[in-house]
Formats: sequence, C-alpha cells, structure tokens
Amino acid sequence: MAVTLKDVASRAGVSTSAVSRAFTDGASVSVKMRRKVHKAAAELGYSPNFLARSLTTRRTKLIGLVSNNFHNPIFLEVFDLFTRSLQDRGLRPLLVNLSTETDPEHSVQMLRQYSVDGVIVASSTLPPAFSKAFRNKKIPVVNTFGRYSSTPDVHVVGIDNIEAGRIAARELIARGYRSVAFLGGPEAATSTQDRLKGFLEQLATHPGIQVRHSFAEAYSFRAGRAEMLRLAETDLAQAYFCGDDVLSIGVLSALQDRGKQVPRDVGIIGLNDMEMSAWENIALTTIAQPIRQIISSSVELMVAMLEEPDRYPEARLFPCHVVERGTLRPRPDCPT
Amino acid sequence: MAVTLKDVASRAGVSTSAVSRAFTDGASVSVKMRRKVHKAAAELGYSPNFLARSLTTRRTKLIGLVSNNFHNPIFLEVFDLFTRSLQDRGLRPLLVNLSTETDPEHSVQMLRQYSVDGVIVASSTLPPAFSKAFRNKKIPVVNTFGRYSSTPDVHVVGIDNIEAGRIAARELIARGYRSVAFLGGPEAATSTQDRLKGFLEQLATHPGIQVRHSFAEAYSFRAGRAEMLRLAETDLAQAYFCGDDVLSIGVLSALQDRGKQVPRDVGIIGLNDMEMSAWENIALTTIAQPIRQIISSSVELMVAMLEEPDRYPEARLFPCHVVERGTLRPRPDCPT
DNA sequence: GTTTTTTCCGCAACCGGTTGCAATTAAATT
DNA sequence: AATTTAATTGCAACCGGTTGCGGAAAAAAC
Repeated sequence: MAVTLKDVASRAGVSTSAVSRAFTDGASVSVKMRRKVHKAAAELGYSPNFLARSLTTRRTKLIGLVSNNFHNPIFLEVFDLFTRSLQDRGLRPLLVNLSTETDPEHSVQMLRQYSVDGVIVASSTLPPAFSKAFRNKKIPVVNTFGRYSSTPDVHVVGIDNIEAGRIAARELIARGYRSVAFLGGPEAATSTQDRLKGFLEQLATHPGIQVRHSFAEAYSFRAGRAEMLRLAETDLAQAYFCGDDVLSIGVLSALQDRGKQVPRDVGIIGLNDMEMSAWENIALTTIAQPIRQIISSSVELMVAMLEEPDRYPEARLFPCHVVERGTLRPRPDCPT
Repeated sequence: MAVTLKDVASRAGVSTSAVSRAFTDGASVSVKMRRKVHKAAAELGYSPNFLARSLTTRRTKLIGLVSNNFHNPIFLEVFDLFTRSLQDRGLRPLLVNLSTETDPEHSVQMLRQYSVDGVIVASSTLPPAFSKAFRNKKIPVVNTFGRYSSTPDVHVVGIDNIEAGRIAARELIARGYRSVAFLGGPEAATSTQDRLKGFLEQLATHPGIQVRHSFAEAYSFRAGRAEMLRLAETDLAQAYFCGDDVLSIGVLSALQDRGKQVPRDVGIIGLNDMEMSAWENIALTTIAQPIRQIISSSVELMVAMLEEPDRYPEARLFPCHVVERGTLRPRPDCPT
C-alpha cells in the first residue's frame, strides 16, 4: 500500500540505511547519495513514517494538550496559539478533553500509550493532581495557567494570581470605590483562591473600604449571571472584581436585567482580556493576561524539557495590566 | 526505561505472544493465561504501546482534526463535541490548525507521516481542495460543515446551506419585512454562496420585496461590524440575514453605535445558534444548526469508514430551524 | 480407552524505520 | 607513490509489538 523505506532503497539501488540517513539531517551521507535517494523518493511519493521512526528514536514529537475548559471563549484563543506555536516547532498536539475525567491515572495511561513526548496542561481549574501524575511518570509537563508556588514541583507558566487580585484591588481603590467585592470563579480552583487572597490582602491596607466576596459555580456566563442575580436581591457593592471575563459578561447581563447602569451604578472589572471583551457592545474593563507570551513561553519551556528532561522545575510568571474600557468609572484624579 | 511486552513476558514466565494476546480482546488465550499476564502487567505498571502496535495492525486510532477556524466561538463548542465524541470511541484527535496553511499537499503529508486513520475537516471556509487532497491519498475523510453536492466526492455532513437561506427568507417574509438583505460571510466560502443562493431564490417568489446583499470579509465580529458600519452610511434594509452568529453580533454592535434599535428599526437573524447567542444581553434570533447531531454523525461516519474505506461518499444533511429570541419583530399574524 | 476436534501457546518472521560497527572508498599527508 | 586519516556505506540487530503456523495439551466423540 503505502510506499516504504525499502521501496525507495530498491528503486535507488542502495541500502535501507542509506535511505534512512538521507532523510535525517546531520547524518553521515554524501550529497550525491542524498540527491539520488531524494530523487527516488520523490518519484515514489515517499515520506518517512514518524511513528515507526519514533520506535527507535524515542521521540514522537507528539505533545498532549490537555484541558477541561471547552466553554470559556478565551480557550479558543489558547488553542489557536498553542497549535500554531507547536506546529511551528514541528510538534503535534494531541488534544485531550478532560471535561468529564476525574481520574488522573487514566489520562496518564492514555497519553503514555501514545508515547507523547510531553504534556501541556492548559487549565486553571484542573486539580494539580493531574499535572503531578504526569510528572510522576517522568513525562515532561508544563502547567499553563497553573498555580504559582515558591517550591513548584511542576513547571508552571502563567500569571501571579495573587498579584492580579492586588492589582484589581488597587484599581478599585484608585477609582474611589468605597465598597467593593470579589465575585470569584469556582471556589475550588486555585486561581480563584489566589485572586481572592491578593484582593483581600491589598484591601486590608485600606480599612475604610467595605469588602465582601462570593463565588460563582464556574468560569462561565451562566454562573456569573446567576450569582449576580442572586446578589442583586440584596444591596450591591459599588464595584466588583469578577473571576474572569466570561463571568463578568454574565454579571453585566444580570445587572442590565436589574436595571443597573454600568459603570454609573456598579463598576465591573474582569480578568483575562479575551478578544470578546474588546467588542464594543461589551467593552469590559479588565486585567489583561498576556496570553501570547504565556503560551509561547510554555512551548519554549516544553521544547527545553525535551532536551533536558530533568530540568529543575520553575515558575514563569508574566505581569498583568489593566486595560481600560467602559465598565469602571474614571479615576477621580484624572477625569476623562 | 518504560516497561515493555518482554518485561511482562519474562515476569509471567510466558512468551511475548501470550502477553500480546492477553492484551488484545478476541484473541485466542485461556482465561488462566490472561489472568496471569494481567497480574504481572499490573505489578509492573505495563500498558501496551499503541504506536508500536499500529505498525503491524495498521491502525493508529489517530484522527486528524483539521480546521482553520480558531476565531469563531462556535468552534470551541465544535472542538468540545468532537474531542469527546472521538474519545468515547477510543479515537484520538490530532489537532491541526490550518489558519495559515495554503498548500493542501503539505497538510496531507504531515498527517500521513503520523499515519492517521482518518481526517475530519471541520470548516465551512476551507477550500474543498483540502478534503479532496486527503481523499486522493486514500485517507478516509469527512468534511464537516462542508458543501453539499448531489454528487459528492467526499463525505459531507452538515446542513443544506441553500435551504438555510430559504428558511431565512421565509422567516423575514413572514415577519412582514418589505426590504431585506443578506449580509454574508466571505464571498469565497461555499457556505456564503449557498446561503445567498437560497435566500435570493426564495425571495424571487415575492417580487414585491426589495432585496440586496453584500459580504463581510470573514465570519467574525470585526468583519460584521465593519460591514454594517459601512452599510449604515446609506439607508438600511428593514431586516438582515447575517452570515452567521458572530457576524450578527458585530452587526448588532454597529447598529447600536448608530443609534438604531433592534428589532424596532432593523431586524437581524443569524445562523448557527452558538451558545453565546442565547446570552440575555445578546438574545439573537437565529437559525439553529444542530451541531450535536452533525458532529456525532460525523464521528459515526468516520468510524464506519475505518471499517469500510471505500464506502461510497454520501452527504448527511440535518434540518435547521429558527430559534426565536429578540432581534426580529414578531410575526404580524401571531403578536406576542 | 482410543481417536478426532478444539483450544491454547510458542516460534519466528514481520511492521517501517534507526544505528553501532566494520568494511570500503575517497581525501589528505608525507 | 605509499601511508595515514576521514568520509561513506552496508550489514545486521534492534525498537515494541502482532500474527500465521505448527504442535502440544485438553476436550469431545466414539
């Protein structure tokens, strides 16, 4: 059926090793030979079988791209960047959807069966046990959007969520809000916990300001909307730092339903700065996560680990910044 | 390093063939043997290497999932459904991002190097040449969201875009609009062409109604918004059938900027019914594409082709229906 | 209890490549 | 021109499995 090494070899009248070498660069072959082989290969329409090759080289160039987040629009951007970035380096993403998976061992086994060279865990809500399960089996892993720790046992790249919480707090304070709240994502997610922590920490230095917090059930429109609908039953804070952008949009929709004007009656600041947040009919003021850098750095780190599997785990954190749009009132000191 | 067949074999004191058979169901092994082998395997933490296996079985269970659409939120839903559906059947998606690829041969070669069992082309904007390139190399391919043809040369599953155009036209007519327009996606996309065709065709039977059309540069918020901003320079039609939902949202945002009320001043109907269209602050009236069915049918078809590669190409089309939300005025005959 | 069938297991070849090693050939030195 | 050194090439073993085939053992039939 398919044309193999042997076919090319016999056509070119050389050994199979010669053909093999002609297709691996850096191998010891004369240019003459290489030309001859490539000619025969072209005539036959041959291209080497990566999987067979991987058997001896122990490199499949397959990278498991695992996530459980298929309902947050920012992840489409994430997948776009990851696939492109991996492709550019000759790696192939094997996409794994863990939305319904609870057993880390199961995913590990599956990815081992396909001999992936490494695994990128792209999620801020997946329990750390997943990343660790890969590491325990000596599979290079980077946890993108994972939790920063001063003693990481797995490579993490993303942002400092605690600092993000502080940034949000500082921003709200600077805008002169006197009563603020954190409307977080799922309480179990480390990202939620950290953002809350930083938020409270920063506000603790401003005792005059009222603070409260609550959680939505997921990083999703529905959950954000539901939570704000619930909150609106009683009195509202002046401004909310929401778990992420999609949550924020749900919150905005609830406020609209309740006849609250944003930012006149209530201020909202999100986190992520996904594409949609810039849409004019949303115009969400938010804390931007530099996802391009995060992702290209994740891939870079992955290729580095392929060279050096026992690399000491590090955390790569990128700074966030707030991007001003239309859901927070202007700073009192610099009126627009 | 990794534990192999041989390790298990020697531990269990049996031949490698025995181990192999113990791990392939339907093989000729006694229960006793199977138990013994599995016990040894469990102790060693062995699981078979799919890629090595694929060398002889000629089945990798890898499916190329190719798309060029990483900016339309509906595709996140699409990827979610595809990955889950494939996983459920023991298949693994190798995700390929063709956003920047123009040469079909290149993609074919790459996927052949990984010996994918089949390819799912999920796109309504990718030139048909891509699907055909796979078919020409005898790789089973299904083109999801592809163009229906009465003589398909590649399996297609999706909707009848011409009929969708007709549905839109009928809906607008029924709502009593006297001047309507199609604001399509990229003119080169077959889906755009077909939707326009059906739209015009249906309206031709109502000579009293004014019809016009134009195209946005992409199925995207920005493109839809830009086009509507342009159109709003002159006078507008009473209602627009937009290329798809994300385009529609761009259009809505432009109208809002121009101070036009929807549906009071202008009516909008989209196509797709993506999750976001149901968000209360968008509430887009749209023609729903049954993507769950489309995708599960695509996967079904793919597994059928794995059994029977020379299956005669078919087109599987699913009916669309309009879902009423808030961007079209009510039907005159049944006021709400 | 013997003969015929079946079931089960191991041998060895093979899937499509890669690579250490030794042999051959070409190039460089003297 | 003879010798040393470097560049190429082929042989054969191996990567981690699968599978056709023949024979031994177990089960069924007589």
